[in-house]
Amino acid sequence: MRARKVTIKDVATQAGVSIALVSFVMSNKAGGKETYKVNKETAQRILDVADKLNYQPNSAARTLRSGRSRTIGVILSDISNKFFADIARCIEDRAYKYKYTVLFGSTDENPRKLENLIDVFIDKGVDGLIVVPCEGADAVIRKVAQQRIPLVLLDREVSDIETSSVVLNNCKAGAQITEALVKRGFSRIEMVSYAMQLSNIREREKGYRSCMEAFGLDEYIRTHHLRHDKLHLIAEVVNDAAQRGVQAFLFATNTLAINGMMAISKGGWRIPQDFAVACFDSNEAFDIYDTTVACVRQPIERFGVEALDLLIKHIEEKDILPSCTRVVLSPEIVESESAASGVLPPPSSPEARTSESVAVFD
Amino acid sequence: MRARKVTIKDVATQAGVSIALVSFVMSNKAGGKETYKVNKETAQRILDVADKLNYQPNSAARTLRSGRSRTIGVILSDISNKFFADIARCIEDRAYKYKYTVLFGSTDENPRKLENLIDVFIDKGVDGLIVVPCEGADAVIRKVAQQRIPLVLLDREVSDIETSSVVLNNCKAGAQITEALVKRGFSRIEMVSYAMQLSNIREREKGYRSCMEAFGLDEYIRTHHLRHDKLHLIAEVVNDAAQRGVQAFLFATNTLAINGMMAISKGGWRIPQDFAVACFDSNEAFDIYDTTVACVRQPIERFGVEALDLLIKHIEEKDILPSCTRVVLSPEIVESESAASGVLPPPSSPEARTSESVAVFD
DNA sequence: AAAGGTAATTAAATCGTTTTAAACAGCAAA
DNA sequence: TTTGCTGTTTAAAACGATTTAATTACCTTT
Repeated sequence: MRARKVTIKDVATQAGVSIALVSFVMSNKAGGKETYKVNKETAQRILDVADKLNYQPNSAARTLRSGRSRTIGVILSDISNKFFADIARCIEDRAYKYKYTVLFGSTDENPRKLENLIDVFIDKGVDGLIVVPCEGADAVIRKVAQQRIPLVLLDREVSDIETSSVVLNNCKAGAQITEALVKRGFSRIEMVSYAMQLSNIREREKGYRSCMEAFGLDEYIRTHHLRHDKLHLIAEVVNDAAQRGVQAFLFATNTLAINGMMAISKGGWRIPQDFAVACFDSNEAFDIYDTTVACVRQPIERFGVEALDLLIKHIEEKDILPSCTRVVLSPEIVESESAASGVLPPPSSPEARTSESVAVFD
Repeated sequence: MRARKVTIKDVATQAGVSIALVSFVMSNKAGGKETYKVNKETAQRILDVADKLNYQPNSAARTLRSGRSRTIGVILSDISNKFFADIARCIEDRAYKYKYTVLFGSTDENPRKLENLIDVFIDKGVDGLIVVPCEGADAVIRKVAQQRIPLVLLDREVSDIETSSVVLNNCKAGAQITEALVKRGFSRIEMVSYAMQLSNIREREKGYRSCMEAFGLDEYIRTHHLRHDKLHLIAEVVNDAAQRGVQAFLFATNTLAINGMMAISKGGWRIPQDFAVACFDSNEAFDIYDTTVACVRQPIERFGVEALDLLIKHIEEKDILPSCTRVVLSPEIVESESAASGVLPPPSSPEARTSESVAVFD
């Protein structure tokens, strides 16, 4: 027998005041600032009663009247991809601190799915959106921006649109990771990337190229462009490169790296003996064996934190200025070489969370 | 300049009917069944107008009045863990088909966080919950069950509570994976597990033990219990076992396996030359090298599908029977041995999604 | 005593739906 | 002509909060 939900009216009656007063007190409690003037004692009495009855304001009613839902939508490529899942987790945690709830959606890099998700989320009344735009999503993003719905782009940017965004300095990252390979003595370095018009990918390639040029290695510059739905063709790329005497591979994404390394392994070559490998983001896999892989470490936590903070700012300042902020995060170059030390690193991913990182029982 | 949202009233006026009629038509369209009798022509006219004005019912209002939000809450250990992320993704996709939206939350195996999330979600008005219960969550789960809130437990069960649940046949899985090792000729097989009262873990151990007994290997039965916040101690377990001449390790979870394999690697041993390894769920890492690892493959997609379908059923039948269903999924034993074939497997995880699996650009 | 001011409180409108009960029109049966 | 029925349609009451404008009570000041 389910107990009827206690409403603001119950609290008002119990405390012997009007519902308006209860509303004032409750929202003041949340906001913190004393906007309404309520007698200290009365306020306390109301709080006590609310507490005793375990009163929880009905959020549908609150949303309906106030037009705010304290819910945001986060749309990314695929929540089951480690990189995005980690970001999602950071956003979730941080949103919770601000008492916001998060809706997640995955686009699979499909602009139609993206549009659909945006519609559904706006429909659900989200106060704002954090979006990882995919190729071909420019028009959709533009539409959202025009509707003045608070929006923050993540990981990638869309040209000619005034929006806030949080991205890595991908060009710098590309240059630095290439430099790391050069400094290790390699010159025949080739990049494996996607044939896609995504800002982050394009920038990474640009960085690679500029670094190679800076070291006078122009003749070795070569970028392989795979179609993302033809990922298995990576084996050909690897074999071909091997025949040309390539020394090192720079993979544009972690997924490419994993698949590339599988191809290398299947071809009978070894890392790092036969090829050096560099890529973006680390991976558990690199730590299992004595695999020296140079990685660009993206500050995952800051991605989440900055994006969320920016979005909240936009939501709260909605009526006033439509100013846009662009946050560019700095990459860090790391070499994963597990067997080097006798001590195990902390259990979880290197992008450790705010608190202690603890294993979950999968 | 944001266009004012079009309401049911606008549609009614435009179509020259009452708002009630519009409401009838709109909800009929969704439900499919003709519950209300509305003149065919009138209905069509209303639909046309609604379409022309691009009318979207306000979900807060709808929720407030009807008490249903078409939103469900999914609470798992950690959305950034591959296993749970994959399940989350399946649930998301399937929920979308039923026009439900999903709220996700992570407990980090902390019962207090779990309770908190449940409160927040119920507060947000979810129609039901899918929960991966953690240790010490029995009381909280019981509370939810008593409140008659539609609930489905996932991956693990809680004793003495009448709830629907979807779990793997962990005992059978434990036995079969052990058998796979035995059949490969190993007898000195030890299990590495957690010191936790979680049904899935306990069952896996039970399976291991029963299989060892069945093959008359009682004398070698040994299960190591790690505290989950002391995961680094796994190195000692491995070293100790090595000295005793252990031939194979059975890790109770994927995370344990990854950490265990790192420890093995750091100790200077090789897999499978020095130790055979078996565990639950595959991992990209296993495919990069010629690492023969026996895995229990959990039918991730079915976890998601079954749980969601069950929950929806409960939500829709809420008023009637409080019947509970227990879905027990069968495990499958697979050996990942990448170098065996010259062809690359599909890019994504082996638990391929419904549609084609496509890479995302991380 | 009247006027003005401030602090505290409240009545009532509103948000956009769903849902109940009533009303209406048209027609067949009595 | 009245009654009853069927098929359509509608008025109006929720749902549970927020928010505006008004009211009350109690001091000060003139």
